Amino acid sequence: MTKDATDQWYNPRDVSTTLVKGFAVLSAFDDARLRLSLPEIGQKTGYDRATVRRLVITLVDLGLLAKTDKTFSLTPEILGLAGNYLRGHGIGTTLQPILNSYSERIGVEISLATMSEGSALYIARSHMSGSAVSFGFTVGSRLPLLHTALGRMLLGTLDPETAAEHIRTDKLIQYTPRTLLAPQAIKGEIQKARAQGYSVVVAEFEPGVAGLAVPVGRLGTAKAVIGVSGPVAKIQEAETQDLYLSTLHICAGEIDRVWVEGV
Amino acid sequence: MTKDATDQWYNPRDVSTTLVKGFAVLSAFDDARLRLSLPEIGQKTGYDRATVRRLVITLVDLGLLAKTDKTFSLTPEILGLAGNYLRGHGIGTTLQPILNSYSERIGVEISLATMSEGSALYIARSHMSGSAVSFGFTVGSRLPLLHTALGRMLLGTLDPETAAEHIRTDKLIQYTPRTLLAPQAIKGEIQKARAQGYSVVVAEFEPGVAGLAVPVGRLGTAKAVIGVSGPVAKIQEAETQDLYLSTLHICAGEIDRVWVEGV
DNA sequence: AACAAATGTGCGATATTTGAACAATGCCCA
DNA sequence: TGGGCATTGTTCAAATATCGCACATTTGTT
Repeated sequence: MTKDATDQWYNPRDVSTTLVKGFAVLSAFDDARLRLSLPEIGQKTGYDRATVRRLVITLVDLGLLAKTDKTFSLTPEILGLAGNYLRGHGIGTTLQPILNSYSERIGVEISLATMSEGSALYIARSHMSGSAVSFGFTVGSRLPLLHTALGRMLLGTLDPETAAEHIRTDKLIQYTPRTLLAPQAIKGEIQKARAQGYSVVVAEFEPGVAGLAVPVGRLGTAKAVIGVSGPVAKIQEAETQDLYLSTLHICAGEIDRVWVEGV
Repeated sequence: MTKDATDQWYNPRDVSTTLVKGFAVLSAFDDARLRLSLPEIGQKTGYDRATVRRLVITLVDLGLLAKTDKTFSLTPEILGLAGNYLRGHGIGTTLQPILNSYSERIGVEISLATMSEGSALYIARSHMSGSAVSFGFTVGSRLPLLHTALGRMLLGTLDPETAAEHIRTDKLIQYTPRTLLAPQAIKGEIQKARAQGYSVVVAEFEPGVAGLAVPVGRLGTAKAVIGVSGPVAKIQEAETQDLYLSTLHICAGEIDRVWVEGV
């Protein structure tokens, strides 16, 4: 029962072009570009200046963009929509306390991610006393699938066909000197993760940082993964790794049991 | 330099109707409605079934909605957009550590909110060890302006005209037996908050819960407020209230200094 | 199993979007 | 400081996507 591209239940011509363009404009405001002018948005999206103007005006009218001077930027309004998701799926009330409690136990932040549009997307992250937000990675951040523990575990829980597809088509970027680039090697790592029920990735995405991840739910049906990351030396230490992994497994089990609503 | 409705720099006919409808469909998925069928969305938005179908198809195509069986629900994809805002404005890296540290000091969670579309919108919330997420209120949640400490402080920092406007037009809901309903009384409370530089609201929104709030930045220019909430008895205790308020003021000052990028 | 009700889809009329042409603004240099 | 040039903003008729009716299909009920 593999999910082909053929379970397209709708006709592509029913996709509203204007709506797609509107979101393209919103997405133009990524990390790097905090404020954009109309021409800049036009360049980034490839739409005509007049089109961009119309779309931006609409987004301002909706309260999603704010105009200051001649540039535009995102407003917190978008958080309202995200909040609808978080509350609706009980992330804050159900998931967060579980992550927090296990996180406290091992003294490391635990993150939950799912697959979204070709990357691993952080959905929730445990809170820990004292620790500043380690890196810029927070809820809503994306990680590559091929070179992170979370990503490889996600690929490992899907049917092999999808994983192979990603290995074949995703662009391979050498993030660090240790980044695996050989497709066969990556495939092997994903199979290993699948077989042993967890994944370990050492310094392939960020130098000096290693990650561990385990699936939430059974292989194949798992729709999310949880994981931790830390200094290479610490993660590679056998005792520490065992502690982390067993904690993650127990945590994953608990999440699986209470988290009925899926992602 | 009050902001009238007349600084409409664009012609309303330049607002793209399709894009507006698309967001209306997305917004139909609020707390109460986790899964919606096409007819339900149609009813909630008031659009024709065929229209809703095309819009929903588009949103599925964009990865923002997922179809299961005959109903649709939000996907975590929306968190990606929210993440763009959070990262772009340095919420996670700049704001969060400050909130966490002061929060730790007084043992109570501190929240930051701004005004958005007629309500107070949570933008960030401190993390605290041990404490479960108190209520369902998390980032992206909305609070009424008139009957919460955060809301009244927000109104107090704006020009009096806008505040008056809200008192006049917003629907007055009796959330609790203690909810103020007389417009004059509410107006007085807001003026008081403005005059003294902080607001105190006792059990007007949730029974047994009181809140404190102070502005971030100078009055009039403040674009955000921070606050705490807790059991009525605790907040009303003079010593505790003093401690909370002075901490909030210092915290607000620090945020104002480092948080250059505005909301 | 047959009926009824509710939901999904093709198609022409209509309103919206498009982009090239025009206007306005800001910028650079003499 | 003023004039010319480049960049950005706006208008409007042509082109296109959208709307909602009417028909097809599915689902639930007696």
